[in-house]
Amino acid sequence: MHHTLHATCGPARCGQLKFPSHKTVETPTFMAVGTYGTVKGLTPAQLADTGTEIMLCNTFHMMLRPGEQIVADQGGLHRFTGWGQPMLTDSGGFQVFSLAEKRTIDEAGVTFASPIDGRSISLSPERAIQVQQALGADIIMCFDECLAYPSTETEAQHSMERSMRWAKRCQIEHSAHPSALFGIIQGGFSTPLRRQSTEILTDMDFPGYAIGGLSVGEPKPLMYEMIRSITPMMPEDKPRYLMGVGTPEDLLYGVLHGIDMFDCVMPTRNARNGHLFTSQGIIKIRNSQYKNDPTPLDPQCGCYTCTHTSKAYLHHLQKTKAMLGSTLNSLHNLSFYQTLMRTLRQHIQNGSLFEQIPHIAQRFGINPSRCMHLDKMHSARPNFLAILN
RNA sequence: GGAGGGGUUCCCGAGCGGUCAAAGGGAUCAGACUGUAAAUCUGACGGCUCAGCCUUCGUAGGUUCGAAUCCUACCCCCUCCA
Repeated sequence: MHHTLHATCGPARCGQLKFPSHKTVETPTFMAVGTYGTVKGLTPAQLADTGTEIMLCNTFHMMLRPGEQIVADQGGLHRFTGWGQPMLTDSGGFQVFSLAEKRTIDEAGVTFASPIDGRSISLSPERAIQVQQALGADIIMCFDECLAYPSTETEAQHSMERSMRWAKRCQIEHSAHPSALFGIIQGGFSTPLRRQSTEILTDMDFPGYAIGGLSVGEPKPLMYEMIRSITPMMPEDKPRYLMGVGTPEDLLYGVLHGIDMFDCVMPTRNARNGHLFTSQGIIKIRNSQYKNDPTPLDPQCGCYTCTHTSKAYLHHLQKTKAMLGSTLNSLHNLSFYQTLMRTLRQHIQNGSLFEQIPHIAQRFGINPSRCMHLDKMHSARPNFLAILN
């Protein structure tokens, strides 16, 4: 993987992720989450139609089912899933966090109870890398520990330091492999720890850097504060990946602070639950007010769902739990996210991002008061967007 | 015509003398969801002047301090035998 920057607009930047044997990914990019090797409800062709260029799978889940050896035997994730385009695997580090009650953790690694059959599963930095290599994604992630919120400074420090030691072990394990291994910045919600983590990883020289451990239940201003304090320290010539984030507003915020990559279950999971992102704001299509509404979900959206169906039909599909509802909803939400990303890229390229913020906010249903704030910030300091909220 | 079973809050369905405005589903209404244990989860769900009161368990009576639960009659439904 090779990363090239093409344009910047303040801290915001756009560029490309180039892969030896796959399509180039335009950044900033939103990666669709396909934990089990599928973005639920969508065929690879439909996924591509949403404008998605890179897909994420999860080491922990694929290791359990079908097992990395099977994926390897089937020619790796690209062939196995039929996606055939750039892929990233998460290391399983997040499961250390989300399966917290069912695991024990020590310096060697983590032992989980399998959510499938309860049997004991071990994951270590070395094992996480081996599994990811077998899965064969283009970008793989260090095995880290994602800290819960709230935590004490001491807990955050110990956890961060362990993640850094694990990052080194991952790097050593991965040394001879062609895929790109990204380091993950940790440090809870402590700015000094976050900065320290960034320095440690930068010294290790990874091909890309991720910010992990955010959006774990903390107040949004705190998450933004972390992004704001970390991004200026991250190497400019490497891709920056904000893990697990987020809402359209979060994406805008991240891009304005120089983030290149995002992933989040929100567009797909929420789609399945009938929670749709539109230019008019969030639409809960299950609500009775849409029962007899003939209008398209989002008149400003060009996706299949919005050009071929009505709110009344989507409401009906949701109420009857029809499979097609999940598909049409996911198609739309991902298209909506990708349209946002494309719009941001274009404005960065044109150098018009800041002046377009109110427009973008309006077009993508992002809280206008926050957008006004951004606009003011920009007018005051056109080239440095440091404070928000 | 004979024998048996049953009618419960929008629907299905538990309850079988008090702790029952009545379990559990479904439907309905609303909410949540941020590196997916999620096509999931949560709440509300007879009415009201709402820490109390009123009206509900086929209908009408009755027994009892007290009934959806027991008795009588009636009205419906289902199964089997003629």
